Amino acid sequence: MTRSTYHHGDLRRALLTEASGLARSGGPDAVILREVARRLGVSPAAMYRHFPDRDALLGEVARLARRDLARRMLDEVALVHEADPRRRSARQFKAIGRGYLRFADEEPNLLAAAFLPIEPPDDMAEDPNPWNVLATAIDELAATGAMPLERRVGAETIAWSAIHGFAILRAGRAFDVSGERDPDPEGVLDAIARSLDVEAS
Amino acid sequence: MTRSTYHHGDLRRALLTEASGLARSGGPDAVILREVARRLGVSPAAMYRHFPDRDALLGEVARLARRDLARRMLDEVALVHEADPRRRSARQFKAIGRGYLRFADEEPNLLAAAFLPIEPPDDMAEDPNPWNVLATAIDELAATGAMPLERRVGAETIAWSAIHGFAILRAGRAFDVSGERDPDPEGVLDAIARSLDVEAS
DNA sequence: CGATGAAGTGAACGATGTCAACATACGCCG
DNA sequence: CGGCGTATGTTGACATCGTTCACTTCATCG
Repeated sequence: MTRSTYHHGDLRRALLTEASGLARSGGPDAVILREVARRLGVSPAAMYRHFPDRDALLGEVARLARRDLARRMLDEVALVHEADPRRRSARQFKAIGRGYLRFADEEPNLLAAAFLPIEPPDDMAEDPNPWNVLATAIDELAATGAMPLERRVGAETIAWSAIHGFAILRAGRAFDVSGERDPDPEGVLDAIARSLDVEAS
Repeated sequence: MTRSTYHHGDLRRALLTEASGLARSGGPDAVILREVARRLGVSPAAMYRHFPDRDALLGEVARLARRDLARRMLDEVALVHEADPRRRSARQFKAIGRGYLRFADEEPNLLAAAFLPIEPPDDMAEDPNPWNVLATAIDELAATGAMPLERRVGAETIAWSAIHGFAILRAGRAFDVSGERDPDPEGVLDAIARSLDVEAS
């Protein structure tokens, strides 16, 4: 990497990668600037040539995490095989939720990093973007008639809130001792579909 | 307070109050031990006679915040006047959600502090406890027949996830630039009721 | 070339959480 | 009432962190 050249070559990307690694294994608070620099064999101050401050770095980490989440959702969608358009759109919709929950299970710390209240994702132009993935699926639901049109407005908000809340609370072990037995993810997905009057698939 | 007596008298409570104040105005990260001590005119190390470390203090702050949240929910429930039991239970159920969202609007930082993934709320014996408040309301829904019995299992999880997710995302301004117009809280409450097949009120 | 600016360094500053050794005063027991 | 143990605070220190500033290094291009 740094092969004894004074300049690093592609430090910005390296910083981002290393920071994401730390976030992945220890959550946002584990993103220690000095640790990132240490691992790259670079001085702590070097980072300031590429990011204004720590929050900016965290913001980029969040962006990457959101991209990964969106990809995970799309992975799950790709598994759906179904000829009938209505049923397909309904099953894809639930697949999206499933992908979200899988991601939350596999990378709880990244999920936490993805939605830090640091910077609202002002530009939604990230590669695959969770919101857009969901919106597209819902459009499809409406188009195929699997969901009544009068449910279309605000549908993303409702679906997103429910999945996100479940994923976050679950990652925070909030259900562990809430007196409730281990909640069933598929049941939650069904409930979300029901809340939008999506026909059973 | 500190009336020039070497001993403080009730430092533990004072620490907690001050820490909650900081959390209220700046979120969990704003709870700086040295700042708390400073405001109480006490040495930074004094706190360690009452809490093992910062996380323990934050844990107590979270507990208090959850208690406040539960109270806010109950406040809203108290506003419901309705003779017919079925309709009443349904309206109370929605009132709980409304209270949750109002709390999120009024005290977004406390909400963030309330559900830190620091310590699972191991004992649910907090005074009024959000989970129990919700569970009670759902019991009532089932008892009055406003909700079909086959929806009873996991109902708290579903309702909680949806409200919490909405509140958190909204507090984090996640909806601001998501391409969606400002989401309507009542619409979300309706959707949650629908997801549990709660009859219209 | 030779200079100009981008990229990285080194040493410092102030702030933070935490700890060990010490000081004080409350309350209990004789 | 008098002494004493112990709960409670204090002092001063440490390691670490984010950030800044003055300084070097190096690649590029006129």
